[in-house]
Amino acid sequence: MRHPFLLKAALLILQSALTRKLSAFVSLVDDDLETLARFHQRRRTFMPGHELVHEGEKRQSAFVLAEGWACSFKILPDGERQIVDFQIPGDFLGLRSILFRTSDHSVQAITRIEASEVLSSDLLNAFADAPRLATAVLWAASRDEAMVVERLCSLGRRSAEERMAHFLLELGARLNILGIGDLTDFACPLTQYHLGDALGLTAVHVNRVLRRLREDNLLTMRNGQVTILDLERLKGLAGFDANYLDQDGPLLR
Amino acid sequence: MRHPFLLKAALLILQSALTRKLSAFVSLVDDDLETLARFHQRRRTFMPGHELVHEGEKRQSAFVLAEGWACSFKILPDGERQIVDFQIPGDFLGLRSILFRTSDHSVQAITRIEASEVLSSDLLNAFADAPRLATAVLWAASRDEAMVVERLCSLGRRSAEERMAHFLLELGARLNILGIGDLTDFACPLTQYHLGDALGLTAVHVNRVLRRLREDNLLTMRNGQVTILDLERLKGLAGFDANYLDQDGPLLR
DNA sequence: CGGCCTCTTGAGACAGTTCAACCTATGTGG
DNA sequence: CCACATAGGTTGAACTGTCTCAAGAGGCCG
Repeated sequence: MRHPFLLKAALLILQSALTRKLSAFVSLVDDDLETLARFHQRRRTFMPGHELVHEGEKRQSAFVLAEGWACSFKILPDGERQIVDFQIPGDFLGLRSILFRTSDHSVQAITRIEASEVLSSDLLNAFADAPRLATAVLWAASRDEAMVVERLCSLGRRSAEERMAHFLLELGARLNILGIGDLTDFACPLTQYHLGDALGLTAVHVNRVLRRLREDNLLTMRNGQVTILDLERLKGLAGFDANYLDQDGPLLR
Repeated sequence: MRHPFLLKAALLILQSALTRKLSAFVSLVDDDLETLARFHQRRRTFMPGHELVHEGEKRQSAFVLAEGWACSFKILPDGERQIVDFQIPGDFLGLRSILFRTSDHSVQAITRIEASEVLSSDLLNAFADAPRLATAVLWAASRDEAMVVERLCSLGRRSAEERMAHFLLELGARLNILGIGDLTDFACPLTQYHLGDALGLTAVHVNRVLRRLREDNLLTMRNGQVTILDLERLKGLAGFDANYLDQDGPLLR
C-alpha cells in the first residue's frame, strides 16, 4: 500500500453493491476490501437478451452484476425454459460456471446491464489472500441457494397464486435491501413470460393469476411497476417469512 | 508435525467420504487433510426420524454425514413438507444453518446415521488455515445447489414420470460415485411418501407413476431396491445429463 | 405502415389431486 | 401366541387447477 489515503478514498468510491452485500454478513477490513476491489476490473456493458454464460460450455467466466437485471436459467431437451433466479445489482452471475468444468446453466441480460468479469483465478487468489472473503462468498452462494430452495417449495407445494404472491414479496424484500424501490412499490422489468418460466406456469396462467390478485385488491402489476396493496394479507396468502434472506446485520466480526 | 509418518497413516485411515468427495475437486495436500480431519471429531449416532437441524432455530451446528441417509426439508405453514434433497455419506447436513443466523431448513435422519458435528468456528478456522479447503467447500455447496436447481427444473417443467426417472437416475449416479451400489441397481430406503414430498407429488400418484414405469419395463422399485431395466430409454425419458454432478476427476491441482 | 412483442380472454382437455377403501408386513402388549 | 395397531403400499372414482389452443387488442420500433 503505497498511498494508503488515496487507496482508501478509491475504495469508498468503488463501494459496489457486492461489497455492501458481503459487508452485511462479515465485517470486511481494508485488506479484504482491496482484494474485493480486484473483482471490479474488466467492467463491461451488455444489451438486453445478451447471453453472458452458456450452459454446457467449458472454462467460462463469472460476473458481478453492477447495474440492471439478469436471469439464470436452464433449457430442457424439449426446449422449455426454467428460470432459476433473477439477479439484481450485487449478485453473482454464473458463479457455478467457474467452479464446474462445464457450466450447468445459462445467464442472460434482461435489461441493459453492467457487469464485471471475474475469472476463476481472481476468486481463488482472493480466497488465499483474504480467507474472510471466502466465508463471505460462501455465505452469498448459500443465500442464493436459500432462494432457490424457497422457489422449490413454491413449485412443489404452493398454488399458482401463492407462488406469485411469494415471489413478488421476495423481490420487494431483495430490492428494498439494496435501497432500490420500496417493499410495496417497485419497478420490475419482467414480462409475464419471465414470471411463468420462473414459477413453473404458462404465461397465460400468469396473466389470470395476476388478474385475480388485482381483483382481490392484493396487488397490481402494470407497465413494469409492482404495487402491493395489502402487504399483510399477501404475506398470509403466500406464507411468506423473510427469514431465509438472512438480512439482519453483520454476523461475523 | 511431530510424527509425519504416523500422522499420514492416520490420515489415510480417516479418509472419510467427505475427504474423497472434496479430493475429487481439489488435490488436497497433507496440511489440508489434517485440517479437514478436525471436522471428524465429535462423531455421533442418530436413530431414524431424529431431527438434527431445526428450521427457525438459531446458532445450530452442521454435520458431515458418514453413514446412512438423511433428508433436508421445509415445512410450509399449511403443514405440507417439501423435501429439498436427500443426503448420503460425504454430504454436509445443514451447512446453511451455521452460515445463517437462523436455520432456513430442517434435517432429519432417514435410516440410522453416523455424523460428525461441525461447529461454525471449525469451518471458519479451517478456511483461515487452508484456503484450498474454502474453495473445496464452496465447490461442494455449489454441487448441492446444482442438484436443487435440477430438481427445480423437474418440478417446474417435467411431468411426474420424467421427474421420477430423473430423480432415480441422479440417485444412482450419486451412489455410484461413492461406490455404494451400481448405476442401475442400488438399495434405497426411501418410502413413496419421501419421493412424493421431494418431487412435488402425492404419495398416491408416486405409486401410480412407479407402476407405469414398471409396466413399461423401465425400472422396478421393491423392498428398498431400485433396479433400472433400460438405462438408455430412461435417460431419454428424463432428459438426464449427469453434467451438473461435475464428477470427472480433480480440476484444481 | 407493418411487424413483433406483450398482454388478455374464452373454451375444452388432461395431469395430478382428493377421498376412500383395502392389503400386507412388522412390531407390540396382554 | 394371538389381537391389535401402525406404517407402507395399492387401486378406483370423482374432482379441479392448470394447460393448450385460438383469437384478438394495444403499444412500440424500424
